[in-house]
Order: sequence, then structure tokens, then C-alpha cells
Amino acid sequence: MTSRDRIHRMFDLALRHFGPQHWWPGETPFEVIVGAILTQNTAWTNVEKAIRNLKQAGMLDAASLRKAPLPVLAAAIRPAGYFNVKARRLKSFLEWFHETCGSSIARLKARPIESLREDLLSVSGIGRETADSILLYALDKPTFVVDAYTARVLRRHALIDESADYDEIKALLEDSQPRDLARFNEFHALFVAVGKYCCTKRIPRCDACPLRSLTPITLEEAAEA
DNA sequence: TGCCAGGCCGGGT
DNA sequence: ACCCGGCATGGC
Repeated sequence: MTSRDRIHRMFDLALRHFGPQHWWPGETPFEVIVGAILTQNTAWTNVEKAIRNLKQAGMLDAASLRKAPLPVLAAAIRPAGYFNVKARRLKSFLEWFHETCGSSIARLKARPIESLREDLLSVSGIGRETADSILLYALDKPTFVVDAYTARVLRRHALIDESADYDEIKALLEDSQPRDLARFNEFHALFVAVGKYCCTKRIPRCDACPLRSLTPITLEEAAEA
């Protein structure tokens, strides 16, 4: 089986096992963007608390968030961790959002994906994964989101090596299947599901893994062979 | 109890 | 071009 075939199969097996994930868990594109920044290296359950706080404070919109004093914002998002850093990152995004499109999601969506991605990456606090999450899940752009789970699952199944970096993994996934928005959306969410429930750090492999047929022997066994 | 979670930046080699 | 420390809460 070619790696292209194995990637297709990985998607089919994960989808059959876990079902559609219906990502992103956010009510509006703006909320998705805020969540994407808050969830950097952080458990989603903590982000939910932070978002709840913002909602209760009536701050979950571009104008309110932009004018909120930094310490107030930081206090509200405290459960998400790194709250001082993330408060600054939200602020820098909101400043850019205001300047570049008058805080209009529709105007962002009207722009071509490549220049939009570059522009997002110029915002301090928005790196490649966050930019791609925003593009895919808030702006409906067909780009693949790579995260720690994605890399771990692909590594466990020997589809990438240890040194593969973000852009390499992204290119592998985008070039090996149709560039379809719904598929990219679902596939990334399924990587997270697999990484959380089967292919965890502690349990690298288990007999119940829905992807077990992809890689018949363990990595240790492969190394010994 | 220690490890882990849907990264990113800035400074040092 | 890499490598590393810092950033922080909450759940298991």
C-alpha cells in the first residue's frame, strides 16, 4: 500500500470508529478564533471555562474584547492557562482584525487563502497551527491543520519520521487527498480523537485501536527487525 | 503526585 | 538554521 492509500484508509477507519466529530466546538467564527488562541498547548476543558467567563462578562465580541483592559481580560481567561501571554495574543489579534478588515469576518473570508495565511502569521501569537485552525474552522478555507496529535499518529504508523516539521506534514496530507473543506475539517478532528483515545503518549498502541490494521507490527518490533 | 494538554515567542548558539 | 526556557491552569 502506498502512503497515499494508507492515509485515505486512516481517514476511513477513524471515521467509521469515531463517527463525524462536528468541529469546531464554537458557536460563531469569532468564538472559534478566540478558542484557537486559547487552546494553544492547553486542554480544551480549560478553554471552555475561559470562554464561559468571557460570555458571562459580555466580552465575547471584537469590540468588547478590543477595549477591555489587559488585566481584566487576563483575569477572565485565567482557567485557560498562560493567561498573561494569551491576553496579549488576543489583543494583538484584535488589533490586526480591526485594522485589516474592520473586524469583519465576511471581509476576511473574501480574501484568497495564501495571502490571508501569511497575514495571520504576521500577528504576534498566531503561529502555523493557530493560523490554519482559523482558516479552516472559522473562515472555511481548505487548509490542513497539523497538531501534536497529527504528528504523533502519523509517526506511530511510520508515515513520517521524527524530523518531519509542520509544513512537511501539512503538505503530505494536503497532497495525498482531495483538497476538500469538509474532509480536512473532519480529518483533523479525527486525528485528535485517535490521539486522545487510542494513540496516547502513555499507550502508544493497543489492540483495540481502530487503525491497528494499518501498521501490523509495533515500532519496537520494526526497529528490532 | 507528577504528567499532560489541539503552541508560540524570543534569545542564545 | 536549530535549540531551549518561559509561560500556568485543571484533570486524571
